[in-house]
Amino acid sequence: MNDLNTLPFVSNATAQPKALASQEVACDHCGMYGMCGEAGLSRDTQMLEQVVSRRTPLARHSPLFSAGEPFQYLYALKSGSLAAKVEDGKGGSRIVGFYFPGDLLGLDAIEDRHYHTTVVAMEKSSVCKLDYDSVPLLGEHQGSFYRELIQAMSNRMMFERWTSLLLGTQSTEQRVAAFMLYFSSQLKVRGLPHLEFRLPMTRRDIADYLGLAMETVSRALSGLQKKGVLATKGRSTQISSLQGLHKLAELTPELTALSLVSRED
Amino acid sequence: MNDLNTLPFVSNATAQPKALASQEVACDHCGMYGMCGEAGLSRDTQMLEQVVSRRTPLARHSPLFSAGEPFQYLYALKSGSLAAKVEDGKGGSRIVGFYFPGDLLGLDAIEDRHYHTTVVAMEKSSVCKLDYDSVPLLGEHQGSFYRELIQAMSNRMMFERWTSLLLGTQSTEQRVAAFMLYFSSQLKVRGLPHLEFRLPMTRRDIADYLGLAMETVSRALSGLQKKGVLATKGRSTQISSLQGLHKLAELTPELTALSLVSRED
DNA sequence: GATAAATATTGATTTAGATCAATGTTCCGA
DNA sequence: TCGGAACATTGATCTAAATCAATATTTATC
Repeated sequence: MNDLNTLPFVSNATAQPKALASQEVACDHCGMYGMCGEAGLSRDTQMLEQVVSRRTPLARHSPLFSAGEPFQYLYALKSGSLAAKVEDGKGGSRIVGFYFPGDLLGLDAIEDRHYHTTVVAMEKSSVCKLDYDSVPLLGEHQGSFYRELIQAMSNRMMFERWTSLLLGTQSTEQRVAAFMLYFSSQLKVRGLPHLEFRLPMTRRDIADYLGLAMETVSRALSGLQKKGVLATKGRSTQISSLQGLHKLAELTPELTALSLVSRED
Repeated sequence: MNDLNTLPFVSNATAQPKALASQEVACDHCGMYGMCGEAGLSRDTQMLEQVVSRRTPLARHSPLFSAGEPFQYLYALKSGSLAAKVEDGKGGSRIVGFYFPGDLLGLDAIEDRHYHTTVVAMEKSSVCKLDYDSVPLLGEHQGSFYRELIQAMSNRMMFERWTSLLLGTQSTEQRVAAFMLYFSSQLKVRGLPHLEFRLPMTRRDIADYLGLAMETVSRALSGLQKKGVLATKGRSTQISSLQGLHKLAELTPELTALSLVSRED
């Protein structure tokens, strides 16, 4: 009944790549590029160390910060993957964002001085952190850091707009197709295999992100499989037709561009 | 059949206040505060004029900028109200944000150097504009401007999160109730009557913002009226029970805070 | 102030997706 | 590698909201 077992990515399921967890994003592709020393920028190392601390490990399921905590640090994800959740008070939760290596976290907490989401690791991850109030210690360099931060925030706003359009206008199948394109593109821009991969998030996570029931996501994936654009077995995924996925997602040209390239490289 | 005619705000419907259009936001409540000269900050006027140009009028229905245009200016809304739309390609459109006096526009265009939405005036409005690339001309002042811009962007991200949670988790009645609370709070923080007002947007605008059909919004408003928490006749609106509206909106405590105070005053 | 056009309301019907429920599969720690 | 718990799939039913359709009201313009 299930011919998936003949597919290469299923036959050796135990040897699945844990791509995001196993390799770190290079500093020059990190949201804190410009802040950190290595990228050929000559900075006073001691000064820098007052601001950035590097590579804190984060175990699966453990929180980076929680909703309501006072804001102090911006974080950059170096490896692994994170999810930002908001509890709805009635046992359920909504995921308002997934984060992959190079992404910045905590941007929405700057103004209010409190975090608004609980961010947890979906797999073994590591982060660098930056003390936001110490940025002025960088003196003449602070301007260029602020400019880069503004760029990153602008980019994030654009992306969250994309999510919001998905929730407001697209059908279940369109949302799920768009989501797979989105995740695939996140892998691609990081130079990882993007047509055959393992999802770090559960069906429930996807459902909570797309504003759907878990069962509906499952059915949609089965539907996409029947249409021959992708195959899933649990979290193992193979995209067989990017073009077909795009057609089914029915994104506007502008949204398509966004879903393909969400970072500047 | 309709006892609304006995309500004060309906009996003299032609004399409705056009609150947002008729008064300008003061500069010290404007998103460009810190950029402009008046607020007691002494700045080189000539330098400033290279960066900010003031009070451009905008007629009803006319666009401030359109999706796809190259980005050059950030705008601050001085009076009136604007809507940011995205066309879905099939005749429909989604509204991704409403803007009221003091709000900044174009933040999501900085990174990409293109505007992503078409912003149109819902009523007679006026804006100031700022040439983003000229900010460095401000020399030593640029750092404080960037910091303020980051605050404004962080605040906006928080608010767009609110919208996104509304779309992802709330029912029709909850969305519409939350929307009315939102608009009311926007009036309140600007010192305008917030329990009896005229909506600048159509039912379709509200529907396109909340991801609902226009008819559904209309029915939801009738339902809220039947429950006695507000009364509407066309765009004239009277909120009779803020508390009742809050109960029906079923926002989490955190979301409630956001819907009540979306600016820092 | 009259008239046309735009906007809003209400009703009837359909449908996409939620919910309830049962079974099957994957995965992770011992 | 085993076994139990977490996760995923699939089916049946129900329901909220979309859609289709007709009418009423408001608003803008002459």
